Amino acid sequence: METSTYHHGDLRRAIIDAALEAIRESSPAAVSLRDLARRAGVSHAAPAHHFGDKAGLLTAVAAQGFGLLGDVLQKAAGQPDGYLAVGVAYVGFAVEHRAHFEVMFRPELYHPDDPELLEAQARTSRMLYEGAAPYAQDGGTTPRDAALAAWSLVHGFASLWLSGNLPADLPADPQDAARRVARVLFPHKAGDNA
Amino acid sequence: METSTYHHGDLRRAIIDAALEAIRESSPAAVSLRDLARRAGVSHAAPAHHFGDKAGLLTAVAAQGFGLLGDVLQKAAGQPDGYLAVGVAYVGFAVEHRAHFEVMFRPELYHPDDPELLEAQARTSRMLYEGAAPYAQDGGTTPRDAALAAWSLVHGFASLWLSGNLPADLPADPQDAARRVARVLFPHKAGDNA
DNA sequence: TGTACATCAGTGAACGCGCGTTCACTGATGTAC
DNA sequence: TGTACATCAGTGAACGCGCGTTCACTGATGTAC
Repeated sequence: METSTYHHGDLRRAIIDAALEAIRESSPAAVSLRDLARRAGVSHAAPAHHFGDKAGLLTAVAAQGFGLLGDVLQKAAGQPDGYLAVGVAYVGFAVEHRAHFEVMFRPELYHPDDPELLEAQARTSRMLYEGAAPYAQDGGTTPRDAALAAWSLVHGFASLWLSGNLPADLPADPQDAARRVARVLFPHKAGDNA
Repeated sequence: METSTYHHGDLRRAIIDAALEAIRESSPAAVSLRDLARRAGVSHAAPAHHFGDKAGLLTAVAAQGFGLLGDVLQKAAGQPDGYLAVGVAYVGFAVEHRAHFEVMFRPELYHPDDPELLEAQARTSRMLYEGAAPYAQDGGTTPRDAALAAWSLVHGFASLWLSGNLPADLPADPQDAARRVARVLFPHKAGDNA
């Protein structure tokens, strides 16, 4: 498997992957650089070579995460169901990429001024705000209120799902469960009626 | 201030308070029993006397938190604005009792089968489910869908607010901001129109 | 009012552990000539 | 095709630190008589 070269070749990626695995097993706060080195099969001081410190590593994780989330939302926005699909996709991302998700929304864990990170974040925000306008008409709420409501709802649902605080008898697929719940906020425009 | 008695008198409470302070300063995961002992002015082994270990301590924090949240929601439910007030109060609780909130929804940090905790949790859940029914009529959503949507929305809003991920130009008072956003889900029944 | 004793809250020394960081190093790779 | 050299990724020994846990202890409190 591991040809015994001195240089690893792709250590940066290997350490990020090890970090994602470690976060899945416990939590971002519990990750140690020494442990990641062990998982990646390198000496304990190697990770600092690439990331400086833990915050640097988690910055890379967060940036990767926002990039992925942007991709996922963009793909969803192209679907017929539009904005509802974006919300559902948000939940899907959180569940499928739990480790990323758990880092992304804890800025105290990373360097929030990293340029690559900021760009990925901005793209994600744009996706969330763009589709909301049509839902804002009734009762004097602005498009931004609608976007924040949608974001809050899917973010909260994802958080509660991940932490195991939702009832056990929901649909097994979190995206199905999220769709039901998101429809309370955005009642269907087309057909279906239950 | 501290009369130099050998027995502290109220060390249990003092340690919980120290824990809340420490959590506010960093995060639940970063709390150490030795640090709490230092803050409370007792020897490093004293906290274990009362809580066994860190999970035991955080169980007490979570139970206290769910108790407080139950009180807050119950008070809000009695107000004219009903369920909307409950949602807004949820956000108010999260912001005012950030330390509790950050522990309560991370069951991996504590003993989730603690009886006192379970009771306080159940009471809180009841408050969230009770007022939702009237909002569930249109479009084939159940009362439970409505309750989950409301819970998700206010939980997500609170989480995003606490983590500093919301735009900076929202109303300074989180409850005012939350009310605007929650109204997208539950359009007014009475007067007001902007 | 006084003594004896049980209880238990809190002490403090000791341990082993995993951590981050430093630093002189070594080995692989690529480029210049 | 061959040699010299710069670069830099990764090594490994060493350090000091804060942690949780153990354990024999000490001092305060309350109750029995």
